[in-house]
Amino acid sequence: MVASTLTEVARLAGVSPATASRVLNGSARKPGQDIAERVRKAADSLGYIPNAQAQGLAKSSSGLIGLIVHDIADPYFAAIARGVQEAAREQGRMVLLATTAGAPADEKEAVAAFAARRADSIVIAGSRSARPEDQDGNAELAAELDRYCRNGGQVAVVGHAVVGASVSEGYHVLTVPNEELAATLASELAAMRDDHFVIIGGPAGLFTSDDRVRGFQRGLAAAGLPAAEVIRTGFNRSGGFEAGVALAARIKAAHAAEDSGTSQTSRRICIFAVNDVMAIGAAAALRSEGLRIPRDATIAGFDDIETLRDFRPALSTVHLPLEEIGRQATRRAAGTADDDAAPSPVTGHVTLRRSTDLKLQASASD
Amino acid sequence: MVASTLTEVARLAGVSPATASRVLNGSARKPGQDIAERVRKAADSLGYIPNAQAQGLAKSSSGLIGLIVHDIADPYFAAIARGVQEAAREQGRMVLLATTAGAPADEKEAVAAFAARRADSIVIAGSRSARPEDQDGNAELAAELDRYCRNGGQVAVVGHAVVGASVSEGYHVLTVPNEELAATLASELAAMRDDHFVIIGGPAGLFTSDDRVRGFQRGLAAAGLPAAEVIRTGFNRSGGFEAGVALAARIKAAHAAEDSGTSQTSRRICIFAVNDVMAIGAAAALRSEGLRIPRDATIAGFDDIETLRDFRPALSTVHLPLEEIGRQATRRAAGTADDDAAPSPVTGHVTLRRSTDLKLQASASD
DNA sequence: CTGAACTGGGAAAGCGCATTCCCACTGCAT
DNA sequence: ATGCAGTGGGAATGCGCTTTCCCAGTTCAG
Repeated sequence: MVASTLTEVARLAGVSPATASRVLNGSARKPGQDIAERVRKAADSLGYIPNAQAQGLAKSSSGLIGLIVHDIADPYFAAIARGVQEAAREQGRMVLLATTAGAPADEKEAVAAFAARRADSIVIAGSRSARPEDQDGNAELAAELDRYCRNGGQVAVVGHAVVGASVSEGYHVLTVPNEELAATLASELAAMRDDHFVIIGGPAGLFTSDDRVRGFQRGLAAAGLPAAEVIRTGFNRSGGFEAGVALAARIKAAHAAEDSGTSQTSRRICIFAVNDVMAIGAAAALRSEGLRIPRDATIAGFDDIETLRDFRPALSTVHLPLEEIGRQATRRAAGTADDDAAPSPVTGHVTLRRSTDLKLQASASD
Repeated sequence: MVASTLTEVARLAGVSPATASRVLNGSARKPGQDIAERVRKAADSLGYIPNAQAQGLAKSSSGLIGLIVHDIADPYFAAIARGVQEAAREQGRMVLLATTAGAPADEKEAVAAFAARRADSIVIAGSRSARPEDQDGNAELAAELDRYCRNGGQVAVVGHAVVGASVSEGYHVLTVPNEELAATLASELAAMRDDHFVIIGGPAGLFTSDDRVRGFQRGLAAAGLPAAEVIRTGFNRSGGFEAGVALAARIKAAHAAEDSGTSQTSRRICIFAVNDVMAIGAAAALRSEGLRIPRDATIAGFDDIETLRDFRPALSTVHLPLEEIGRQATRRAAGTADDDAAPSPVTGHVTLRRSTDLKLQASASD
């Protein structure tokens, strides 16, 4: 990568590099009209492109913003990434992407890489983990983030603070009311039915998952219902699918018992998967086992990812403004958000659709 | 962003910066054991992180790879991005993301920004356009790319070469056999039916779209069928939806005519949408108009995006190894692909699913 | 008409690192 | 003992740019 330099432009224009710099790269001092024009023409004819690395070195700021996601092809992260990208463009920055599959150790590497590139700010989008096997990784990640912040970096993390991170300057947490929303979802679902609730959760220790599970249970309790059974599985589609297979077997067994009169209660199952991709996986599993939603079981997810728009049966879920979350996080980390003192919180809302429609279930069950 | 520097580390270790550099950042010369250890310990205790900008300046290479997509939240691009990310990691580089909505002018900006950052290589994933309104933008983009390549940059573009780009050193095109595959799809679809074919294409001038349309027509011709009507619309879900609404009206009219005996022919419609998201949009439109697939119309898409996995009815499409395409493009641009001379071409395959199932259509039509 | 307060341009010192020389030293053959 | 290649470390230079500092030329108040 060679290219014409500022010095060359200056020479061609017959001015000093200092002047050329001033006219080409927005300085406080504005050189005279004639000179400016001459420089600009010289730059043009040489096809001059400022070397951002050198600029960064000199100004010690890079115009880069680092984004950490589990998987960029996951609709949840893709939506957030879109928001981040948008906000970055507003700020005239570029986004550096790192995918980590949620492993704190990898996230630490990513933060270090961002720090090496002197990224102005970092947005961490993946769910935080408190699992024992992630303990060391978390500690390292926290240390790395701490160092980054001490050096003047800005960090915004979506959802929960990184485990063990000290609340230093420049560390922002974009809280997502996972628990409250899950509770609301539970009470809305519980209000009109006496279903047997089952939760498909991620591995214990994943904050996002745990919060949603806890919230859902709380909502059930508030409705006077017993706590739901929780199936722990992978925090992704295949995790949901596996759980779905298991549940399908159970449902079919119950049907059989019902038919033969063995069973006394014939309550149906309402499944809550802690995120949409898991819900989709579970729904796919039920379908592949010949079961129908909402006839044989109802199901709800969380996030309201864009994919849901064309998923059938229409999935009940909790809508989260993912793109806005990405934007907010990015703005927060840039100090652009004037409301950093009293940040406008993320709000979502329960969205009931066909997959939990009681009437359909009832009529179909006759 | 301040941080401890190599000089500080060197001083603490009691060696020269040169030596410190040699031990910390893989040089050809390896300092002695004892000294190396001392330096490493000093670096550790200071939490030293090399300044990649300075390194880049000194070595004139950045370890960055630029990725240009239309929209990172589109499953098609998200999948490619995943592949790019993966390959980048293999190369020990980071990926810089730019989204452009397909506008050549924006793409030019992105290339310039990548060039400014001295990205080692650039991957362009979006469809190329030859629309009249994009002419100027294309020219600028081509010029920018050309300059970038002349300066030693590597460019890989997926699908078609950028309009007007001169075949300079470092310019790679990852050809996707859109036309051939579309032709194959057409002949497979045509083989067993006498449907009336309709193509939902993107705006005229979008290469990807045009190629697929052309290929499909060729396939029909080869099967002895007349050319299909082409509906031009947006190259995205909503474009597909609009076209779907129009087609639904037509189908319903045909049904009505059929019922009243007005019509002599009762051929059904087989829709080919030039990409999956358009197909999904069209399918959604049909459904919202009360029509069923494949009963009232059959439909096929292109790309086999991951979303399709859980879309019902299962959509016939042409499978493209999107992730692999991203990887390949990235490797090609890195010169890692030893097969750059004779690049292993991208291959896809027709995947017929329920949405074009004749038997279902026939039985349902009785 | 003189001195002060500006104005606008250039010289030069880094920013943090890699790398080319250069030099002192060792070990070995002559 | 002398010379020579080989080894391992440091001094210095430069990557391309920003920014302070300095200086000559102006303008205006007194």
